[in-house]
Amino acid sequence: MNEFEVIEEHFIAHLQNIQEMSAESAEALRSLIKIHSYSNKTTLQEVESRCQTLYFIYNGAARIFYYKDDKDITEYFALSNSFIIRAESLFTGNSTSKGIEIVLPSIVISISSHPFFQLFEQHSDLERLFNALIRNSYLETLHRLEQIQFHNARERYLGLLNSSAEIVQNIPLKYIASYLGISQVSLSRIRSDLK
Amino acid sequence: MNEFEVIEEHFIAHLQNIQEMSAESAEALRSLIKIHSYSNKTTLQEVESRCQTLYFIYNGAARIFYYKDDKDITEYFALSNSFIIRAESLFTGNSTSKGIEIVLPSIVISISSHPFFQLFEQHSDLERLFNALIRNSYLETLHRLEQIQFHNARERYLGLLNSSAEIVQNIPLKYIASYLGISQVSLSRIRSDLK
DNA sequence: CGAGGCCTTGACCGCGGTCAATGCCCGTGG
DNA sequence: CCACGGGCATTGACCGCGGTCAAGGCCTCG
Repeated sequence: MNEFEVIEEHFIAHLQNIQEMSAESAEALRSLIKIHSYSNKTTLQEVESRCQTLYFIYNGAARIFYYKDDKDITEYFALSNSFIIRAESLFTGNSTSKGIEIVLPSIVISISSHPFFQLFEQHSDLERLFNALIRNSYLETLHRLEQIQFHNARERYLGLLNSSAEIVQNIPLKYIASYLGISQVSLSRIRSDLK
Repeated sequence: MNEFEVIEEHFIAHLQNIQEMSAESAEALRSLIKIHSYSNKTTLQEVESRCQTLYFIYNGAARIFYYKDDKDITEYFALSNSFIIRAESLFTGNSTSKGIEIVLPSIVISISSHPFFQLFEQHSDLERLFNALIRNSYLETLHRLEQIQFHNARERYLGLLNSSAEIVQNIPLKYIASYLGISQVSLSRIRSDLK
């Protein structure tokens, strides 16, 4: 097995854990997969584009971001073994003000959305899989809403540290700050208080 | 047609707008529907229960709420013509700390989740419908996260006024305050500033 | 070695929090 | 029918979290 095949295997196995699928479905999906390796700061998708690709961060990290009043805001981080999808564009077909950028050197699996959705006709387990992914993202977002609504800056930072120390270690502070909804200056102070 | 049948018709028509379904599917769904009328402050679902019912507010309003440090927090409002679902419990089967309460006299359609999910086997358009509902809720939550993360209290209140003046007119201030993530006292001040 | 990006730190201030007093509305019982 | 009590909203006093602005330190890269 070459390196790509190993990655593919891992990916398919990961999906099987979320929602079981038949060998044929896995095979069909496999035929759509593209694997790329990206260096830091690569733009995967420009802002103001349409989302037509699902990405899976095999390892590394990426973020969804946008500009609000010219400030760069991080909306979402995807770490190793997670999907990164601009749902609001994928569902509606509209273009979105959000972009996707690599923040750590990464190996990324891409799946083109149209062919993938086509597969749903023959492979309802793939449709189930997709819906399971969406449900998970939804729950994650609900949880995050709750976090941000009723926890102060310090608590949110500690929460992030707790759940994803990986982000905090390697990713520039400024990206983390806007993700937590606080200024980079405040985050710096919080961090120094903790030592 | 009696009153219940009129309500059913409206409901099915509303769903057809979201995701088309066959006459048979509509009929199957219709057989699961229960319609009730509730007065203000009725508890539809207790906190610490499992979610096994989808509710649709035909007219009126309800909220999802929970207790954080003994404070009553409103997580979500459903107004006329919208669903109210405790997704985190429905998806996982776990019980949830959240409850559902009527906040305006309401006519509510209930659908028991297990029989509904059973229908998916025969009626894939119902499964599609359900997934479309979830996607919509997800997008709404994403949007709300953005709102709350980067708008101050006044902007959030104005946003709500704009999108749902109905909430603001009729529902006690304290419920609205926690929904917006601010104190009832501050919301009162904001409101008086606007006049 | 100089420049630019990123993080830290100090000074300052405003938004929105809590606590408490008061006002207003409404349902209930004398 | 009025008096009282309870729930909700308003208002004032006060304060702390987290924001901005600006200066300074530290790395990295050309």
